[in-house]
Amino acid sequence: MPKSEILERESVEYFVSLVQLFGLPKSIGQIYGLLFVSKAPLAMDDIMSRLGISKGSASQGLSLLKSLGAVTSIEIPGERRDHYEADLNVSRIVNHFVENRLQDRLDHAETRIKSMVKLARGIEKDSDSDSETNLLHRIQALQKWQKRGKNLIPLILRWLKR
Amino acid sequence: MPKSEILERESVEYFVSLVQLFGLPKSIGQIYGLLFVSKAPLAMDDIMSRLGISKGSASQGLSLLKSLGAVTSIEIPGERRDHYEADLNVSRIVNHFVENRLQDRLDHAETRIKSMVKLARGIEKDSDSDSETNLLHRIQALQKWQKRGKNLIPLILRWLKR
DNA sequence: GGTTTTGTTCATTTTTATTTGAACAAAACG
DNA sequence: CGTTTTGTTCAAATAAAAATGAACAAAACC
Repeated sequence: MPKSEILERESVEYFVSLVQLFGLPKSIGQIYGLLFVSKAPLAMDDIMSRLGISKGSASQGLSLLKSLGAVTSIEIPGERRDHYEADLNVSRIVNHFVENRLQDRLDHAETRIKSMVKLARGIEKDSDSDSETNLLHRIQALQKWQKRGKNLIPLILRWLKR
Repeated sequence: MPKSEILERESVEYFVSLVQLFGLPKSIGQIYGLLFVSKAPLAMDDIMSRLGISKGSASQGLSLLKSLGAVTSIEIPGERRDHYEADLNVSRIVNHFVENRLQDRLDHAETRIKSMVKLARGIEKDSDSDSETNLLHRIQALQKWQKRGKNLIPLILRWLKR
């Protein structure tokens, strides 16, 4: 087996396990891994046949990767089909990922905690036992962690940029 | 519906979506969310009936949560059954999580990249075109990012501790 | 304008992950 | 001891996620 094929396989495996860590489908990692070691931009057909995946997977995978800024469409003169190229701007990819997949969840979580604090306050008023006060304290501690986590994200993003 | 029940439901939902973000099963979030707002430690029976989950889920979920340091077994005098309490030591939980779920993957990825660099060097020797050199550069850039990512983790862990 | 190529969408199928519950083991009780 | 309670394990069932491929749309070509 030629070295370039072995490298291709390793790259695919590498990115498959990377994307699985972030909860993305396997096909995303396969496509990116293939493009990452390809010396020229590839058409969808090439991707399908090289990886043995369906048209649907290839199309959806590419569109997600484009939306993350991880893959770019390249116009090739005299070629009809779109060609795709891997983009190695890691901080941009991570940025996109955070904005698309994380931000909403975090905002939602923040709202939810606020409502929990309110509820705990209400419970405290009704029954003024110690344990209920503890409950409020716990939820407020959680709220603090939530804020810390939220602050951590821009910190990481800035760090990735240098 | 009593306020404490609403709070319980919100807490469960909150932690379910949090654990799903980290790729852990829903039941883990349910159990932790329930214990988090419980004023007293709960027995497995209580957890099962409160959440409507099976014995198996409860047992497996609790054992994972204990392994993450997120839940502690409490001995209650005169009580036969084990009782469980949520632990809010976030940095410890994250630590456990990183050590158990991340470290191995990262080490594995590191080895894989090294082998990719070697392969790319081999390819470069055989065919000394520009594109192959680019390939090596790309993989080395990836290696740099991998190292950065690896360095980021202890940084985050330290930041969480204060 | 009609035909062919290319790419997208989405209902169905397949695969993977999680939950269930019954069988089992271990400890507590009398 | 034998019985009952409590907790674990794991094969099977169920639920959730991803991949497939056929039908469709959109653009390129002649």
